[in-house]
Amino acid sequence: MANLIKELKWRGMIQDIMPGTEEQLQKEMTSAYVGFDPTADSLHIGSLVPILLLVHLQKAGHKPIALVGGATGMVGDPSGKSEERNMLSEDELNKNVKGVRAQLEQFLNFDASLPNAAELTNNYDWFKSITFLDFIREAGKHITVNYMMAKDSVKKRLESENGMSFTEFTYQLVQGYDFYWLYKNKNCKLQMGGSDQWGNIVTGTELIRRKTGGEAFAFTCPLIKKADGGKFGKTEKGNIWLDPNKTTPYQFYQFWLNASDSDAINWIKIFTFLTEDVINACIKSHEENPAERLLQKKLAEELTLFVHGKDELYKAIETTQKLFSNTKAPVTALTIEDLDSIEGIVKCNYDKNNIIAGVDILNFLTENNIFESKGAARKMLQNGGVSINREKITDLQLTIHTTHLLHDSFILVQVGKKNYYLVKAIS
RNA sequence: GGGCAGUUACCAGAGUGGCCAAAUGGGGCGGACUGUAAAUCCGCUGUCUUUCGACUUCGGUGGUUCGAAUCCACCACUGCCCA
Repeated sequence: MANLIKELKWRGMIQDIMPGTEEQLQKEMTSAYVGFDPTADSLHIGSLVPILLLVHLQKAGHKPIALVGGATGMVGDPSGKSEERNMLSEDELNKNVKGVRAQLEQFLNFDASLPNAAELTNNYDWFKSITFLDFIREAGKHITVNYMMAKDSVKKRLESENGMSFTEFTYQLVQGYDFYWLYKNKNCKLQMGGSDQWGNIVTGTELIRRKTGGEAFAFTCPLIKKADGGKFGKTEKGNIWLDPNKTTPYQFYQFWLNASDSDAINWIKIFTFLTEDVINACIKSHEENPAERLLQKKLAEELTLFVHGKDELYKAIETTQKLFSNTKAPVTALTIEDLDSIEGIVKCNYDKNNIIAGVDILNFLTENNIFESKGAARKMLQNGGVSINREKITDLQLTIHTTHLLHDSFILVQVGKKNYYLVKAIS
């Protein structure tokens, strides 16, 4: 049996680990679970690490269980939150559970003929029938409030201005009960998760110990941070989602391609399945010629492939090449096929008659929803942030007319360096 | 139940009758430099607007005033202390 812990350690994917975990994993095929919060109808790249933990686990011959928190989602995890969370409606929650489930299914092998086939569960299934009294007698009795209050997530909130509701306070107990339930019913002996989950996870192992006398294990992975301290997975447009309808494969690919050098060195280990030798070679060659951005490209390729598949990866690379490979070349180098087949960037249709008649730049930009208002468009133009067909526009009076059309039908608009819009003139 | 302190823009935090759309820092966005990097430097950052300007904002509601983030009253919430 492959040594999972050793593998994860060199990748920098282990933050906390309970004693005995490695021995347990070496001893026998072990079932392990990770919980996913249905806070949205898609997972985002923040969830990628826990997903990868499950994938690594399965590769090492163990049995992964992905748990969707239909019940815990109704409570709200206080970990890492400075304020009470808004409760989601049940409708929303159901929709989210469905979306998250579907995504998880694509990353793990559910082939029932495998001894370590992956499994998908929803903790709502067992929580729905437990009454409040049952719960406080069965779970609550075994854990002291003192113990619960000592957790960082709780302590911080008790010290904060906003306080904490009883609901969120009980969260760790609810999650702990999940682990106990899986331990008892599915022989699940290991829980994994982000390091912010450590407190909740330990409550689970404690509950298992007190209720059954049995031993359960756990480890967590570090939360991903950027080297500059910024939030991981956020861009000006918000979260990077796994759902291609929310974040196009091109945007997804671009996100990784834009990783800084120091981030790329860490991330390549965490987010790809490349072997240690290959990665070391890549890092070495990257350091010799960082401008080549070999690591970023590898990262982007491996991940886009993993999440969106081969076809979408190729399209993303193609679009990237069209837009960035020779930014100094005149746009006319782009053929009509090139323009027509660009995928993943924002496209808009615009009435060709307006262009024939001539339209001033401010109206053009706002009518295509590239900017919300003329004021915003003007500011950006004054800052030199807008290019049309790769030419920087500084003239606020500029009129767009047919001479701006590429191949008689397209206008390529850039806001900043990286935000492309393709306007198609429709008659 | 009693006493005290507080609530300002995305966040932190100044401002305590007109010079306040509100200092400063962070964050975000844009520019220069580069490698679609980092660091650095510069600009923008309430909304709308061609400049002028107009409009909405400082927990809520009323009031005082020519004029209120700023003063008063009540309400809500939060923190600290005493019961």
